[in-house]
Amino acid sequence: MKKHLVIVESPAKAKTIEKYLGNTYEVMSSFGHIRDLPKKNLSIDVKNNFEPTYQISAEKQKIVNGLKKSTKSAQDVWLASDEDREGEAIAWHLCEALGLDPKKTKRIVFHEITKPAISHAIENPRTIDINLVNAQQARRILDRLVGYELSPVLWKKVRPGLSAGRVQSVAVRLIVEREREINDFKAKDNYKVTANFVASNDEFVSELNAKFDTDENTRRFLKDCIGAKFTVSKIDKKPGTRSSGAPFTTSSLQQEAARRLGYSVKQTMTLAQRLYESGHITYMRTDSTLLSNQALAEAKSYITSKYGAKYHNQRQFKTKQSNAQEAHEAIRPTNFSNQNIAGDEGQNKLYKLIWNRTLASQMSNAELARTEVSIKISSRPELFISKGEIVIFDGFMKVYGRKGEDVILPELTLNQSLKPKQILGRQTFSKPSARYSEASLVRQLEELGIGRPSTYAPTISTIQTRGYVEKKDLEAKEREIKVLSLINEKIEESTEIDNYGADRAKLVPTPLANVTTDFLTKHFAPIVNYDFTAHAEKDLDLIAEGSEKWVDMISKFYSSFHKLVEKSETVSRKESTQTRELGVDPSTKKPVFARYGRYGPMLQRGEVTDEDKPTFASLPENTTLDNVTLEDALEMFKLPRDVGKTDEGELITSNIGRFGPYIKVGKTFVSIKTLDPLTITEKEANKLYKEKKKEIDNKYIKVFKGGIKVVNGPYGPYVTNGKRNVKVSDDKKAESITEKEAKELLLQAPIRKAPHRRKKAKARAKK
DNA sequence: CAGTGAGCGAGCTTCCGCTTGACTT
Repeated sequence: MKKHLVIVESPAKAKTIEKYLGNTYEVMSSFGHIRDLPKKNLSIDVKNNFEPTYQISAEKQKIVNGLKKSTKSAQDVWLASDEDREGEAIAWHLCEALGLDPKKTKRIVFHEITKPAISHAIENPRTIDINLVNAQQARRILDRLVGYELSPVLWKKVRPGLSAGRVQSVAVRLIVEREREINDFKAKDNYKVTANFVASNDEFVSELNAKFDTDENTRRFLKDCIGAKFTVSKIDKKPGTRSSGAPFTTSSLQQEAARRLGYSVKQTMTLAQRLYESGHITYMRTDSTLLSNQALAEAKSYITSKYGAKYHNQRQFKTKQSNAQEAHEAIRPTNFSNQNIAGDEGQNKLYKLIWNRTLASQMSNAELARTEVSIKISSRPELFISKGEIVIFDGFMKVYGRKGEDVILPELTLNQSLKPKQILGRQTFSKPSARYSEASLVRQLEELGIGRPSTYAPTISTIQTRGYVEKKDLEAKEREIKVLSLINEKIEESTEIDNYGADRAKLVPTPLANVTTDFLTKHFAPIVNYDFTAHAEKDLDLIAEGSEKWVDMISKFYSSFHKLVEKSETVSRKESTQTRELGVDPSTKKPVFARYGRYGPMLQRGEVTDEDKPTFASLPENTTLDNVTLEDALEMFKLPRDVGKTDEGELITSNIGRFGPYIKVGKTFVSIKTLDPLTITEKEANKLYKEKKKEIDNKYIKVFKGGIKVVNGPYGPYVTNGKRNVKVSDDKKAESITEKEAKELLLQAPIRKAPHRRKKAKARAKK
């Protein structure tokens, strides 16, 4: 008997759906898009109505062949890709590739993988919505035009191999601008005053409702407090509530997993993918906070039976993002009764987070009792305020959120008089905006409507691999703060060391990002504007409604965009590399420039047109192209410098290179991480050189004929012939390996494939 | 993991969004 063929996007989904549909249906998967614009060139005929040329990519050919075969033997075909722009396009591409008539082939959609949803879908087929397909084509073509016309401009004007795009260039811009904001930030200081009172043997803290701008004013306040009377002037008790957050979307899951578990967005997505494939959670790339009716009902029964009806509060959270497509449910457990799952530690932690969050979203608000006590000072108008908070009913906090650390104030009565044990006035500084983490950048992009759940993690990777952004731990800086204290009616002043600015895994822009962003914001402002995507989305909506033609939208965009591309050709290299003349070197009478070079920021002395070639030097540490001075630069031109001689009488020189400061003896380079090449002494240099020599002597455990070596590598000993590397197994002693054994090991070595080739191609490109 | 930076010109690079594995180090 011929079966009905249903095609979905995800193979994991296919398995589940097949179970629900029974054996008269065969469910197959397209593994996402099956056709796309070829990578090697633009593949858009801009002179012929932007006609795109699509191609089935090599890795999808097999899948398409399989689908074709099943199509031929099937009774009919049902296209069940996701209900969004991309899903509609996938359905249309499937028609094109499988030879189906888009006007006749059945198209079905479901937002959730539950039996009722699937039955409902099967009963209500429609045909492909070509307007929605065209909106996707417009999106695709727009992105290709921007990416493939803008990137080559950067190759010419900034550096080969760079990339620019509607999403990534804005992501980089956000990071560049945040860093500049932080650098320009001037911290303001003021004085925060706290008092420790004692009542019925309990000590509690109170904070003054005013801050002082100077230490003098703080001192005056403390002085006024000597001999003053402190009385409770107001006790305000009121109830409060706290409510749970919405179930997870991709973006909120990435943020919470980073905050609570310390995962990178990539780690989170890999773990979630495993959980999805093993059937523990629903789809992990979603922008919706909605739960299926089935999930709502299951949560209800689980919560009522486990915690009692009082804890249940059924709720559906509206998705806030305006561009959300809501093709899927929120990320939730597929079965609430699974509190734990079989899987590694990472999967378990992430699962638990999802389980807790989903359940909490269906639980009651927490109820709190809040108390605010005001304490009057007889000699001053300000008030000391103490706040207490007690959890009366924990509600959702039973499973999610901080376990409400109660702040309990002692029993106080109106007009009660209090004695301060101590009053402190502490200098505090205002803080600049925080640097972006991976997750907070995703949140910002989502807020701007830029990027999709499936691209957040790859975008974060791209901007790092292109060298625009680095993930860094930032060390704390120290500053002195003043502390004024009033104890036993005596005022004392002291200083404390305040460690500030320490931060983990934050995104920091490189000089390349600064140069590129400045270039793009100056010459391609419309593309890197924060609302470019939002405007484009409005047009895409019009196309999807059928009230605008996609070719009109693209053609309108392209005519203005392409003009910018043409105009950018006239931008001088001097401008695009941000060349700045620092002054003239008094000894050579040549001009000194700071600019962005082939390998990063650099200094140049003399012009290219000079008879003798210009000389180059690195930027001194802790300076940038914007703030480096002529004096700084002249110091750098003292390099390379003769440091002295080794014990064997060889010359030692010092310099700064691509990988930082180094000393050089013959052909041996030694990094000097903390020392300054301008001041390093002969003695220091010799010590480092000897250590390096020892390391080199230890590197080769054995050297055989024909270039075969046993090498002490960073991951343990390995055998190499220069082409292939084989790890020496742990049970073997590297020192005892014979030439014969080494040869045998090399024969077993795997041939390095694609990633290796790619690396080589990159290396070639650099040259 | 190697110590540059001009300019010449070969041939290369590049986008965003859907999906999974197969790569290593």
